[in-house]
Amino acid sequence: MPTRKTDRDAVIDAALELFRTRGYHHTSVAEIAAACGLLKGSVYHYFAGKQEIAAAALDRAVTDSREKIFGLANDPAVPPAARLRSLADAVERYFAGREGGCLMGSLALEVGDSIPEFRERVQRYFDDWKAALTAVLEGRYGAARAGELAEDAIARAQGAILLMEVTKDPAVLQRACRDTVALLDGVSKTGALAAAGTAAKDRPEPWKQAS
Amino acid sequence: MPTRKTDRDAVIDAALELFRTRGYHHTSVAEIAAACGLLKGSVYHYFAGKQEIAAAALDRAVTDSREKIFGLANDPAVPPAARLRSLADAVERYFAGREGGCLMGSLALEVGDSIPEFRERVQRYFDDWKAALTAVLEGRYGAARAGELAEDAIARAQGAILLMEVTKDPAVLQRACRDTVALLDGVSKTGALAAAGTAAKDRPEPWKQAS
Amino acid sequence: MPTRKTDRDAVIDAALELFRTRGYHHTSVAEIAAACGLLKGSVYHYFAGKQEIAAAALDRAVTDSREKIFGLANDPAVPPAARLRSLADAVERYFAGREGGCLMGSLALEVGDSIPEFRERVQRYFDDWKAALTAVLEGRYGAARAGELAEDAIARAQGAILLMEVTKDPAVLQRACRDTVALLDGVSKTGALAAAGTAAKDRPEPWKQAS
Amino acid sequence: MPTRKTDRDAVIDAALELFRTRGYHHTSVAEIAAACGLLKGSVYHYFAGKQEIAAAALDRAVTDSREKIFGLANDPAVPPAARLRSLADAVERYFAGREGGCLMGSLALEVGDSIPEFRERVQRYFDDWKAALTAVLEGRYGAARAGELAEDAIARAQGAILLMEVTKDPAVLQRACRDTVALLDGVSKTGALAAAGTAAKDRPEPWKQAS
DNA sequence: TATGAATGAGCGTTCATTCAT
DNA sequence: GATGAATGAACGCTCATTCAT
Repeated sequence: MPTRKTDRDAVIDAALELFRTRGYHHTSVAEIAAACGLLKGSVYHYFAGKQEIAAAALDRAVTDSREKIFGLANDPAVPPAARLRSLADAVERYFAGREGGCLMGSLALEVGDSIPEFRERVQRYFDDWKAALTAVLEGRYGAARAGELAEDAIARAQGAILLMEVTKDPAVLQRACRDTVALLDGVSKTGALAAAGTAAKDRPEPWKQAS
Repeated sequence: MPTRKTDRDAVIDAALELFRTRGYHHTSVAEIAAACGLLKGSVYHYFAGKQEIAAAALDRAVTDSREKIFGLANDPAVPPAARLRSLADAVERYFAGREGGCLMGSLALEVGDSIPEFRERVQRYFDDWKAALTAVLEGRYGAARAGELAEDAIARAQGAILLMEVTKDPAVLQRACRDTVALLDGVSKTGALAAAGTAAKDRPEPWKQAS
Repeated sequence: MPTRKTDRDAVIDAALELFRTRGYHHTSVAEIAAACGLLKGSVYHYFAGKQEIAAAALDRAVTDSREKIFGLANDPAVPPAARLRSLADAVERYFAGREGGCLMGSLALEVGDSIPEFRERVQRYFDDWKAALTAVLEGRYGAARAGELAEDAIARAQGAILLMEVTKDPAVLQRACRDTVALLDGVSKTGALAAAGTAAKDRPEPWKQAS
Repeated sequence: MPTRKTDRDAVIDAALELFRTRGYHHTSVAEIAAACGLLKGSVYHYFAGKQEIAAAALDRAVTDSREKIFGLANDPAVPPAARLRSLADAVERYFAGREGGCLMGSLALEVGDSIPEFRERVQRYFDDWKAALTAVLEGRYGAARAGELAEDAIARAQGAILLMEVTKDPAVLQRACRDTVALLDGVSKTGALAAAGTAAKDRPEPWKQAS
């Protein structure tokens, strides 16, 4: 068993955290290096440049979230509602107290389209998230509507994370997660993100529901 | 009868657009100056520094959105549902096709807490938005629940704008606006952001309300 | 009359001298700046980058040599032999005592083809030189042979300048210039760079020609 | 039966080629190492530093040219004219098609005097060349004049190599070599570099001359 | 012997800012 | 009020060199 965490990983870790909390352009290579006990120049032993560091950080984030969050939605042995719950819990737990928002959201906004290598990875991340949500929702809503609901849930969560930057209040994110879970609640249906866009008649009357 | 746009205003306009699309740290004073036909040095006649430019741009955004968007919610002569609709329409119209996201959202994520002058203004913006939505919703949902619904709607819209950076698909934002409008829909009930996660008892029974 | 020599010119002067004596890659922008009393960053007020400085230096060298050296060959009022003499004298005088060789030769060898902007200018310089020599020689040798003789004379002069770097002995350059002048010598005939390589028969019998 | 090329030799080969084509300051130790399949650090097992690599490369070039080129001039069994021809042929063959010029010429110009270890070796190279040419020429021209003619021929060849960098035309070098050979041509006379301004007939038979 | 990690100085460049004109 | 020159710190990056393994 090799020593866990190579130096390269340490650089990625530090970069991930700094990019997430301070943004890409406002984080210098020297800061990343200092954050893992290296000098500026040494970082270039592992990475060809700042962009490559960020690309590796995004890759790491994609992989991690796939393994630790979105993977939870794929176990066919677990009923969809439970899978959805653990997925939502994971999201809430991951972001609720965290300062600095979401790497993917931040870089999506900050760097936008200007660096294709980034965009591609951010897209993969959101695709993963959508796929996970769709997987648990399509049993009840059908693939198309489930996809929409997934997108809506992701938007709401991302927006909540963004608002937390300003309000420092995790309640918005918590409600977002709760409402998402409610999409597969008991008899339920309806719920938060569910309803709109669904013909009234195929919606169970919501007022009968408990939360 | 406003006096013709001064140079100062031109700087703010240019800065607003550049900060929005390229981020604060990735926009140089020289670029701002060039964008309004000035030289770098001249900008410093109007502003003490880059931060002051950004603060003014944020002020402008707060004022503008207050006048052109959130103000729509305040006319007591118009029924709440109509006011909500025009508010949601304004949001959708403003952001739907636009590249580069939302200044406030971008700066909130990019600069985060590091510059209090920014944070304060971003907060004011979101407070305005929340107040506008709450104003039209509280008739049906009560102040407390209306406030939550307002936050949820804002989160979802902001998240949709963020996702649009990646997906280039305005549908998520459109659904978000539609669902928000649905909060005061006729017989309505439920409604996108409304239902899930709210204890039945502390929610004004929505189905009894008229718009 | 404006103050001779703007700062931009001072940068070019300093760069010309440094590039000539120390080479392009071994000369730093900071050194150029220091040589004219500026800081590194200030140089970028005048030039977009190091390459542009060098391009301007090469332009200057092309212009200067055109005006001060090769121009001497173009006065139709002066007999060719005298024009050739003053041209050769100018070359000898310019390079004889000088340390550091010839900017054009140095950059041609050091940067070679890798920077087209440089190559183009170096080529123009040698073309000018060749044109000047050809102009005075073609009366006696015909255009084609005059062009060859011009190239040969240039090669020999450049090589002599190069050797001077090592030997510190101006004699080789002096002989090169003398032999070039001899190409149009009185009764003259052939000589130095002229003769060899041309079959006697296809050579206009030089001793019969008038200048 | 030389021992198979050692790694040290491989480094020298790679360095020679890189210094010649890209210049000393523009060639990094890492590039040299990569060019012979080593890692940067490993090079320092064979050489104390970059300067030592270059010194070894220059030594190699001196030795090689002595053996393969200038040596041709020393065989007393061969008549001078033939020796001169093979010498000139070797020079032409070696440089005619070659991109990147002559190591010695390049370093002479680029590094100039700043590194005495280099200068010394470059000087040795040119001395060898001069000695070789002088050896074959002194029979006809006498030692002193032969030395001058040798220098002139070297200058012209070096200049031609330099010009080839710009013109890509080997003709100038070819003429230079041809003219050099002509210095010992049959009835001789003329002779490119030989005569300088002196028509065959009005030249005292050179082989009678003293300096 | 060979490696790869690390260093630290320096490079070309950018940029917010100042200031004399 | 507007300019353009100048600054100086910082940035991303390169590189010759060292050294433990």
